Amino acid sequence: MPELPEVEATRRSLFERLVGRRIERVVVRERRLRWPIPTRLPRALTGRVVCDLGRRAKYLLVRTDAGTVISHLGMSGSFSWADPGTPPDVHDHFDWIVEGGDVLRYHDPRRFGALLWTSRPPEEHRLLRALGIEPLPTADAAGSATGGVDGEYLYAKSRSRRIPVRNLIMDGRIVVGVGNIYASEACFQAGVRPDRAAGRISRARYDRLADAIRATLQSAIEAGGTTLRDFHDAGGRTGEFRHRLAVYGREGEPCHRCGGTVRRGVASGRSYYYCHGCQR
DNA sequence: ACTGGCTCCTGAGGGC
DNA sequence: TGCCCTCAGGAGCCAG
Repeated sequence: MPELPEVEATRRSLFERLVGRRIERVVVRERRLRWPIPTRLPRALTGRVVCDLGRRAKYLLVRTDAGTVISHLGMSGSFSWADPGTPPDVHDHFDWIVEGGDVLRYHDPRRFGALLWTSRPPEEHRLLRALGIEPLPTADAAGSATGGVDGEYLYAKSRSRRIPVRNLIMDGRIVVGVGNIYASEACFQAGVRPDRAAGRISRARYDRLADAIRATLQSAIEAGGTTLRDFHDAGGRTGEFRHRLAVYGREGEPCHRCGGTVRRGVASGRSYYYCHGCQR
């Protein structure tokens, strides 16, 4: 489920209540996530103070004074604050009891999420090492915005690639954070057909696509993400970007721009949506 | 090196 | 009501 905006919504909703606090106890009810929760994690995390809560791609990075928890929400993961004593749901796989008694609870029916521990710099972890660039500019040491995806970069990465452009922008080794929803949305906003071969798209059109990726993700973050079914942030708030989706999930409905019919295609086993009239 | 396909897992929704 | 099928926001891994 969660793409970058949903992970960012989760990060922001957790930040104030988690950073600066000590983890008093860790309860693991189900270790079998995407990878088993390391047996050493509870002991490593217990007693540690959370010093920062960051994000790289769709990974949440819970930094402590002794190491970092690397967490991924997979397709169906979410965090929420529970009142102490609230009985867990079947799919509530672990709790962190924070000093003062707050319970941070992880829920994940499909168990595609992950909870890992590293005592080394997390960017050196094998899951993060080979990741592509962040799509949105980030603040540098001096506080000014730097980086983010641009047309020049996508154009260079796409030369001689025959995959659909949608798959290119969803490839985390190139640019991270763009999932199935926002890939369709960004292609629509840029007027690019998602199934067009990545290597046959001009530099000018990649400029538009990069702009569309940044704009789409940014406004989705501002809307708290997209809730299709059950996503919510740690404060229980759903993402309102669903009401702003131009094409995703709208097969057969009219295009808001040209009035044509939104179509659905399938590539790599997953649906994408586009307007035949607006996208070339 | 690229590419597409499979895989993990539960639950919701549609057709009959 | 129930049963069976398809599909769902990710992404690592593998064979060709």
